[in-house]
Amino acid sequence: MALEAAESLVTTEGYKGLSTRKVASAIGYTVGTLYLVFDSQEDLVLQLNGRTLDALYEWLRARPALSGDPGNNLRHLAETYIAYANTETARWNVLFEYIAAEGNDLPDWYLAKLSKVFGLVEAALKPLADHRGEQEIQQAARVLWAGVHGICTLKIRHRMDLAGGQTTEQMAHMLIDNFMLGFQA
Amino acid sequence: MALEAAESLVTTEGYKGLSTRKVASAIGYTVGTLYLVFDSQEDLVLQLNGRTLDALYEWLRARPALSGDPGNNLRHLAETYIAYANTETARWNVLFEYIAAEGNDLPDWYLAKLSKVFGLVEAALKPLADHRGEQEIQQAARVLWAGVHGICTLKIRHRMDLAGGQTTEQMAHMLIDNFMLGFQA
DNA sequence: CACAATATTGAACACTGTTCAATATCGCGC
DNA sequence: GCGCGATATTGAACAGTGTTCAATATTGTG
Repeated sequence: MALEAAESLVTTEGYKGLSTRKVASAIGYTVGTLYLVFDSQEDLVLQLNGRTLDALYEWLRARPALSGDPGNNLRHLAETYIAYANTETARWNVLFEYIAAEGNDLPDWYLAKLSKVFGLVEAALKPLADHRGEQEIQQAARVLWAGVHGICTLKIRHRMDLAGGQTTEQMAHMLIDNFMLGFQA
Repeated sequence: MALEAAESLVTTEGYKGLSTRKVASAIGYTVGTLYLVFDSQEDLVLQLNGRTLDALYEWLRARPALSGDPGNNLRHLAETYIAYANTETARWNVLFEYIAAEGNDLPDWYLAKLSKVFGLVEAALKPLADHRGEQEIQQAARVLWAGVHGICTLKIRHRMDLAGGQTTEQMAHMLIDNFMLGFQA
């Protein structure tokens, strides 16, 4: 209940509109009760992000590329990722605004959800380089996707509102195409 | 004075430790006075980020690559960028945590500072593809650097604490090398 | 019905951003 | 030195925030 309420709060009021009191009252409880379920607001946000990662995974999985060409698959995956960020911007933002207090690593179940998403990229990248080792493909997938993510982040946060700018999709295509060429070589 | 105080506040207490009252009292004033100088906390953060962008530019400029090889230059630039993020983590974080209220675009002077930083990447990328147009080099520089930035972000925010992970520098090298290969082709 | 185990409350504490009437300080002409 | 207008500065007030915890309410069971 609390997490559902938190989700709609974030989507309607933005990530700054999230507060423990609002979440509590949205489900007919008081703040005190919320603190019996969650250790802190950080804990609530972490669990909310867990759900968002699940939703993102399902979003990507539900929109597979039609063609079998690896290049097309990767570009389509990037477009689908960008579309999610553009559609669920507030929730997607919370995903990366949450910064664990230093030394406070992310829990394993969270990293597992992250791995699952990266797995989709690995699968799309694999047919492109059968000659490479499993580990190298995994590393390449993470590097490439971190790159696509970076483009998406800077675009959504308006750090790319510069003269002569391309669309997010065009930038992602450029990154993927050039990276693929190099990775295949 | 206020911006200097804000800087040291962020570096000592982290980005969450920044508050208008703390900044004001750090320079011997009250909150009210601070609001005669800055429109809002958002305004203060934006100006703080402007200084950080200047500092980042100087940091990169003060550490030029020794070799003339474009590949080395780009890798060195990435390493220097990563080093800044690791050294001034809190300040660097504020740079991207600040999200302008929707419709509220970043001011031109801020975008100009961003362009200046991107210019360093363009300069490093240029000798690699003289046959390409000016605009294409600019676009490639932005795409590549957004990618390096994405790697850096996910690393610092612990989104890459997965099994079989590489260092930030290794990931950046992988991205740059493969992108370069594709871009040269 | 009683009693122990849960569940829930709401007030309290120490913060936060922001505003604005009231006050203090300053520079300058006389 | 004095007065006065222009700045500069204050600090209390408002509405919110995360978090805690003694006090209360509700529940299931013997």
